Amino acid sequence: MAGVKNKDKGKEHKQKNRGRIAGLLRKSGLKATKGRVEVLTLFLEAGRPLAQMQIMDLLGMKLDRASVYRTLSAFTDAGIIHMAYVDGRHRVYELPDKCGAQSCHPHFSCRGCGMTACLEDFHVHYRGTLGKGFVAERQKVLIEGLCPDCKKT
Amino acid sequence: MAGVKNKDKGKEHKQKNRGRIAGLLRKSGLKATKGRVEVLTLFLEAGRPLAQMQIMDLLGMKLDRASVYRTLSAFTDAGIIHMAYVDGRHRVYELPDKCGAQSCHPHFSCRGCGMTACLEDFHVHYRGTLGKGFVAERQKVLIEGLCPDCKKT
DNA sequence: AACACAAATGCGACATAATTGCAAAAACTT
DNA sequence: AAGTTTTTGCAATTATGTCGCATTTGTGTT
Repeated sequence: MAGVKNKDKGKEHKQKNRGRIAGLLRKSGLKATKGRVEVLTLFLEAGRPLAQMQIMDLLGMKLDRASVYRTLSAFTDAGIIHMAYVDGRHRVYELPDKCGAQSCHPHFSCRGCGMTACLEDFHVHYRGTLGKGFVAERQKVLIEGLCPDCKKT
Repeated sequence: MAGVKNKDKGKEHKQKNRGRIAGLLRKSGLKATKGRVEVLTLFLEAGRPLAQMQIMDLLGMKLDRASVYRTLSAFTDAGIIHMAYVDGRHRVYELPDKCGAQSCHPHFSCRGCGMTACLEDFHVHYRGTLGKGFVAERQKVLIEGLCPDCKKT
């Protein structure tokens, strides 16, 4: 399973990205440590929401549990990521690039395998009153169901 | 062992409800044990979402922690309750009486004090496609904002 | 380029939430 | 009322998340 071979091209590319991402971190007032660069790279490459456990799995013990938590916390404080939703017992984070100030795009969560995805073409409209004195600042929508794979079974 | 005194009127009422609720449980294929009746009664009387901890508090040690968890799980499997949302680290459950098969009513969560509420007059419509092969079974909507109290500050 | 300082990491300890195994108790069946 | 099955209570275990502290790592400075 473990691919030991690295193409030089890929290596170069990684190095370049590394610098770019490190810059991103510094711009947000964070030190560009190895772990942080790895985690941010994950988010940028995954293109989907990630939870702490998934990050650990993808990183393969390269980073301590506590550090991942602290990284997520630091990123959240810095606004680099934000909590997309809570999936069972896991807090799921994502880049805020597709979210407006008031509403985050909806998310999909598969009841079968737990896979999650962003629904960018999915629009939610709501009508009604919150009640006297309430102010709505943000909406979070989660669609639960089955992904194609789990549907087949 | 504790609290031996009961007003007769309240007792009668409680007894009646007890039978009704026990019936409800049996109809769902669950044994009507003391603990389950107590918990379901709580849900019916509270009229608001409840988390395990709140149930424990309200029941006052009458039921073991593990039993509460198992009760909530059994109720959820039976469809008597469902998880409304996750509040911090707590899973909050509620009766599904105000929810349709495919959509639960939205919830409101105050950014200031953390208070949560059900929005029954709030209707959510969504339009768009999930993607090939995906099946939507349920939607959960959370509105975040400020409650009247926190707004004043 | 080397240094020094602040900040982040790893690790272990701790805290809390949730689950499981099993013997004892309670609920349903007849 | 006796027998069967499920549920409960308790203890032990797992999982999730935090915290303190010694050590390492970035970063700006010399």
